[in-house]
Amino acid sequence: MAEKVTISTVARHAQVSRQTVSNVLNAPHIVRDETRRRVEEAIAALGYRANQAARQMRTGRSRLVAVRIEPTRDGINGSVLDRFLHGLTETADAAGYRVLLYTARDDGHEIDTYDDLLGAYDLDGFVLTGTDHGDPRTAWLAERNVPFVTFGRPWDAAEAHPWVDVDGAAGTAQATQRLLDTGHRRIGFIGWPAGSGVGDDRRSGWRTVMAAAGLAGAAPHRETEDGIAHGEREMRALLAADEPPTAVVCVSDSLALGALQAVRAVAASVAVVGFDDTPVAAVVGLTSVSQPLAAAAARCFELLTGLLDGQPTDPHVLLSPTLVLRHTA
Amino acid sequence: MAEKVTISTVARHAQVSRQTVSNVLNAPHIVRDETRRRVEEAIAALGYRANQAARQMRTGRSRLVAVRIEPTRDGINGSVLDRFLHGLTETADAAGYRVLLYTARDDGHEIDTYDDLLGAYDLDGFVLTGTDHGDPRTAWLAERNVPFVTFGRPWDAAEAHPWVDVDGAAGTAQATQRLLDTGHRRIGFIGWPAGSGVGDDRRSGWRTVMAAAGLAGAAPHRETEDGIAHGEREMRALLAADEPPTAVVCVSDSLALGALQAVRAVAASVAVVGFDDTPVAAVVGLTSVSQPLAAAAARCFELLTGLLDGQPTDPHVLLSPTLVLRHTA
DNA sequence: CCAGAAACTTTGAACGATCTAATACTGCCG
DNA sequence: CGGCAGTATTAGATCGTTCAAAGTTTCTGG
Repeated sequence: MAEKVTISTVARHAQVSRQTVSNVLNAPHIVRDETRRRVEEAIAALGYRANQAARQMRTGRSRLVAVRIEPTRDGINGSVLDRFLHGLTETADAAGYRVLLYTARDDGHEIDTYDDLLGAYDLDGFVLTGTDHGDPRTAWLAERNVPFVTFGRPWDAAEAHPWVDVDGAAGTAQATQRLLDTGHRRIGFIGWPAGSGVGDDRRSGWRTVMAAAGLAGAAPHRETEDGIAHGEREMRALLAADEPPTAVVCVSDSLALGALQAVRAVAASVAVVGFDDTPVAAVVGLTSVSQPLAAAAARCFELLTGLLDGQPTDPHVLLSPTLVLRHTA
Repeated sequence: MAEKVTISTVARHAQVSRQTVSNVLNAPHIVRDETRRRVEEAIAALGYRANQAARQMRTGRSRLVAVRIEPTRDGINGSVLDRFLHGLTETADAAGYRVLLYTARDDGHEIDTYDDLLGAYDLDGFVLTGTDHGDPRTAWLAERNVPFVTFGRPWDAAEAHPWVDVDGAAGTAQATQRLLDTGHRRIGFIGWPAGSGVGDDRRSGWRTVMAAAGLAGAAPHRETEDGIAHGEREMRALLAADEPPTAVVCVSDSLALGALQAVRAVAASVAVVGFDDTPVAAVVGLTSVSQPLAAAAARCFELLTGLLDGQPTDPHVLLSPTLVLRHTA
């Protein structure tokens, strides 16, 4: 194996001192042109790479960002976070940062892991996903002045940290409007139990549009846990009503897929719209609201590096989703 | 913010020297019980965490493992790698290692990235996925004595590095046998073009079982690129034959889903089996061969740590997939 | 009670980078 | 031609840990 190339090797090769090489790397403008060129040639010739561990020990910066990876769930919604992760890794790579993964069973365990990661790897920052009311994680991080960005709004007004989110209400509003435009009048909603920030937000978009159209009376809704079976059950309940809806907006693709199964089982003709545009939706032909996940990841990363460099970036970003039309609506 | 806790802080607190604290952490048996207890209490009281950067600089070990994350593809097959990644992260976490992500456009770029990662972060090792014939990456790593494990066999006999793989042939054999057991005789196969290790392996399982049953003459097969549309087209071709198959085994869920669409379009009754047990298969009710991804990830990690510690672990692991029965077969 | 061995603990150097402070080199003006 | 800015470069200390070697205590047996 080749000899290890350190900053001293480069310095000797270019006939300058260590510090000059360091300057070429970190503050090129203070080095004379001719010297800089010579150093750069030596770096290229020797294939030198700055040792991150040594740099980190001195500067306290690791160029490492941590993201939690969730245990595999039903595989439908899991893909949303995975796509976000792909986007984040790509953006970070381009900026010379790396993404470190970690797992956690629950919020408490996650906080322990923060402690571990910060102590051991001197992480530059965290990207959190899936925030909810009274999230203990953001409080812990904020208290310790650890830079972090959340993908998901803080649902309590008190919290004021940088975040990126997708406007769920705008998404369901768009879906509902589309259904109105195509002639539907009785439009239902299958959502999650009240209390989850994301779920309530998405429901509000549908409700607002229906109310604005003067159709608040023709807007039945159901609440249930996520899952295909639950979606099917709630859809059957809606269909059993005196005046069943002719279209239904769902808070997730899982519920929408269940609803679709119920509709097909009774050979009814009801339009269905899902949320998240998961791969399954694409295959089944389910119309769904699509989140710009790659863009969201990129903005998250920008916000985080902004924090690190002390740049005053606009700390709140709300992105608009788009409606992907397929067969079901 | 609290004062930074170093090994010296702990040493002072426990009234011992730095080195003794270090010994408690790295070689507990050489420290007297009473002293060790005192040191451990100090560590707990102060919330000390060994600084990984400093340790790494001295030992050359970073407790970091790198895995490539692919750009999001069709979202169907992508989930396989994602599930593998989840499993790997969990296993690594449990062993005190962390997973670092990176992206790469192609094999050449990936090799550049190795260089970067090794130079900058002193990575302990790599886990590669999706090996193919004449993979340049394994050669590069082997040449430099970088520890690595592949998830996927080396398809060229010459290569001899540790690997973990799932027995694709056994999976398709199992699927084919099941179809034979349920009375099918004409069983087709839709696969990828010959030349890909994984694809050829999966096809061989089907072919072997058909030949053993004396049905080699009743085994039509087609070759095509992956994708739902391709699957549909090839299935239509099979159905158009004089004696169309009554069942078909597919090399992937994408192709199987396409095949399923073709079958339903002409209202035929043909059993379909996919491969990978993706979330879409579960939703659609597609019978599919399921890879034990979490187990595969765990074995990969074990092999890698075995390499790092110089333990002689059996370097080749072939896991058996299982057939998940649903509606389509 | 002491020598000698064994067990345990301490000290100083090193890993590879950056920071601080000191030194060498310019060019310009009186 | 000397001196003074101002810039470019160098030397030495430092981050937190582990390694190597030296030092100290404890134990055992005569």
